[in-house]
Amino acid sequence: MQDVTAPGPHLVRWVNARAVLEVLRRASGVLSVSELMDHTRLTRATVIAVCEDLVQRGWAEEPDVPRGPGPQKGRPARRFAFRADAGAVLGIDLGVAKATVLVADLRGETLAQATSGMPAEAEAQRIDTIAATALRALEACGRSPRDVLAVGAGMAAPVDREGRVVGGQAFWGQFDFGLAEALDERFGWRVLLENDANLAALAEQWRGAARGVEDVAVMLAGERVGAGVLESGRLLRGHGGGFGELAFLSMVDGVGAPAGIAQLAREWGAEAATEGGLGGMPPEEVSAEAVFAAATDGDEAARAVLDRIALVMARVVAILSTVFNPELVVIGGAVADAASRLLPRIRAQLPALTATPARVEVSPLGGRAVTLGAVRRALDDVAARSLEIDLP
Amino acid sequence: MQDVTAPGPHLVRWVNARAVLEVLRRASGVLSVSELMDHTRLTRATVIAVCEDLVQRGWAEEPDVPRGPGPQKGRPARRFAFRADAGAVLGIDLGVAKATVLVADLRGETLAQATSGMPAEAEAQRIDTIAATALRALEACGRSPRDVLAVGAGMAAPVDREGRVVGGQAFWGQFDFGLAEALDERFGWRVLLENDANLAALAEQWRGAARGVEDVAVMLAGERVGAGVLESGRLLRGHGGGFGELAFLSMVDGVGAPAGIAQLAREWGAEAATEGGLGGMPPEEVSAEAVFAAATDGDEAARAVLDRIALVMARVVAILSTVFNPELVVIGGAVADAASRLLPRIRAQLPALTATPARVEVSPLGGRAVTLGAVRRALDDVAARSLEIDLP
DNA sequence: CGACTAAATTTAGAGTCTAAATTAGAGGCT
DNA sequence: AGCCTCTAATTTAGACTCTAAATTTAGTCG
Repeated sequence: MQDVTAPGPHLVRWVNARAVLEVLRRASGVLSVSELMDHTRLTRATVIAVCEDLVQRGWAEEPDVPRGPGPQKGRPARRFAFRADAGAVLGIDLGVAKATVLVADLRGETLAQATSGMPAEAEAQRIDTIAATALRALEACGRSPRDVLAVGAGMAAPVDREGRVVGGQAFWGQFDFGLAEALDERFGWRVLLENDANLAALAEQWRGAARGVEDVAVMLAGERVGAGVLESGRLLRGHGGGFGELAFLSMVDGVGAPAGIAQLAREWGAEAATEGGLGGMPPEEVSAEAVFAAATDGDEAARAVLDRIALVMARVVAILSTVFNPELVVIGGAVADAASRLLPRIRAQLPALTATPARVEVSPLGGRAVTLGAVRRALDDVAARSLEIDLP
Repeated sequence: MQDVTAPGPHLVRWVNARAVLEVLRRASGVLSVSELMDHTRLTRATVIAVCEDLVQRGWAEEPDVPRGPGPQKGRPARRFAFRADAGAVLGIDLGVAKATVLVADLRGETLAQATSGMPAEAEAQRIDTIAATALRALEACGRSPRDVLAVGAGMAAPVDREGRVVGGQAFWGQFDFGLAEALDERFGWRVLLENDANLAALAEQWRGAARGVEDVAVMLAGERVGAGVLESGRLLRGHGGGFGELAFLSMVDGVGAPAGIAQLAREWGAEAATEGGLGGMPPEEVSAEAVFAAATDGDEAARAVLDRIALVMARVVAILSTVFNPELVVIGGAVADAASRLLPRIRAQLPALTATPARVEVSPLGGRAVTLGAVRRALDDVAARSLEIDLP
């Protein structure tokens, strides 16, 4: 039998402060006390008390009357605003060959960005590179490392709910190079490690194709295929962070290995080239972009390759539709624009492949999905801890 | 921007009452006020006030001093207990050919059970049969229909979060025969419709193989194969209630249609019989039980059938392991004892089929999983609404 | 019968909220 | 200038809730 937490007399204040802060956070600008009252169902007295609390703690500010234009009636309203600049968060995309760091304010607006190539060698050096990149980005927007309230970081490996890279297999071990501990030690940063497809899902829900959708599967389909799944708006991770892995596709059907769009385009494009298609391009030089370009120019062989890819993707989308029964499947990753050309064909195939076809969209976020999702993850963490955080 | 709810001054009391009630509910018997204080971190004064509230409302009782044996020091403690008999819940398994109704008290102890064959014809008649069965079960334990605080009901169809059977396809339409509305109208019962595999998952988590496990996939593998998935202890439903559907297996690999263990045993058993196996049994007479019995007797052909079935099940378990990454996969359904004979073979196959093999167990609940899960579902609903319910 | 003990009850005090009454600031009108 | 109107801020009174400390109570034990 487990204990149930119990509240002190401050619980009510805590709840109300949270509610007010949440309303302020979501509002784009200043809100008058009366507006706050409408949104929270609290009394004026309470709202004012809470707001003054929040100002005290640094979460809100009361801008000095830059009042709206035109004539106004009545006593001027006190107005409060969320201090989006009270701190900052970092979103990091830990790619295989490079790392990208995004700095955002507490409303999620991007302040700066920095990218570095990643040496594949020593771990210590990788960490140094990432730290340096983060510092560069912070400097670019005039923020101090002490402003950072949370850091989201995404990598192409399963990560469990505690942020551990769970390499049962030794293969994943290389991904766990102690980044979280290192950044905590150096800067005192709270680092939230996450699978990249999961972050992409958060990003789509936040600012992408899945706004307002509660049940969605996001498929990163660039080089490898991986999926992030939201159910009832919640991210699913599974016991070891492997929720949404599609590796089983490799032992299934004609799908082959869980290869992404880019990889398939290269592979099958090269095949087509050896057989004389693609304008006789040398097979070794075939790139994904080249195949798509050729298809646009009307090359028959290239179009055939696209058809094959579309069928594969349709099958993957069908499986996602069936197993997770989402309202929407988003195709994302670095190849989003290519994917949008496959979209009509995928949609056409889908009803034949599943009894519960989801809506299918292509991500409007392109390659930014993972960093944005990392920012979102960090912001969620900050929001959840707001009233426990001592602002710098 | 959405409103955030705000509390009145009663919030604290509400939270505390909830906490105390929860502790009482989980305790097996009486608890002294001091014990309650330990578990809730509340003051004695508060605990007593809350308990008297709860007694007033009918949720708790203060039994008159059937004090423990042996010598005791100090003033006798006031002791309170959850009133498990303050109401009742119903758990219904709506099978294709029969309906089973379970009556349970508010702690989930079974009070009575009744089963009826189901006429496949008119819907009105089906509802009558179910209602009659429920009344029979209630009568058997001396409960009135007015005692019923919630009804859980499971059927082999996708059901969304609002309890609607979502037949995009006409096929599912037949499952939605207005049971919830009818029972509400006749008895004022709150009916919670749910997919049967989902209920099985709840049952396993409650009293089955998945106690204490947060991430689990439960596979009903009797006639058809369906799965219920819990992630972080929460049931996953998806947009239309179809989460965990495995229909895609039909277009995959050598798995064939999503047939269950019993169906495969009959089918392949009959094949084996035509080829002279199974001691020359007439193919039409081959039943699943016969195949299993023959295998136990050492029949080679029957054993071969079992091997084939084990391989199929191993593949399904592997896919569940990969996609949902649970800590545990439970094989349930009416064929649980048969499944336990397949278990070693399934476990042996698994590591070769997935990178994230889950633990595999066979359900100890047998055919009772769905009704038990339905009871659990109803109890959860009651627990969530406790303080809003007016007890009869 | 009194001492001991654990628990119940009482009392005092501090937060929090709402609701109603009062006061404050700005503009408009005569 | 003086008064009116309007909206919002502030003040005041009252009601809950909780905790903590002091006091009383109901048993057991010697």
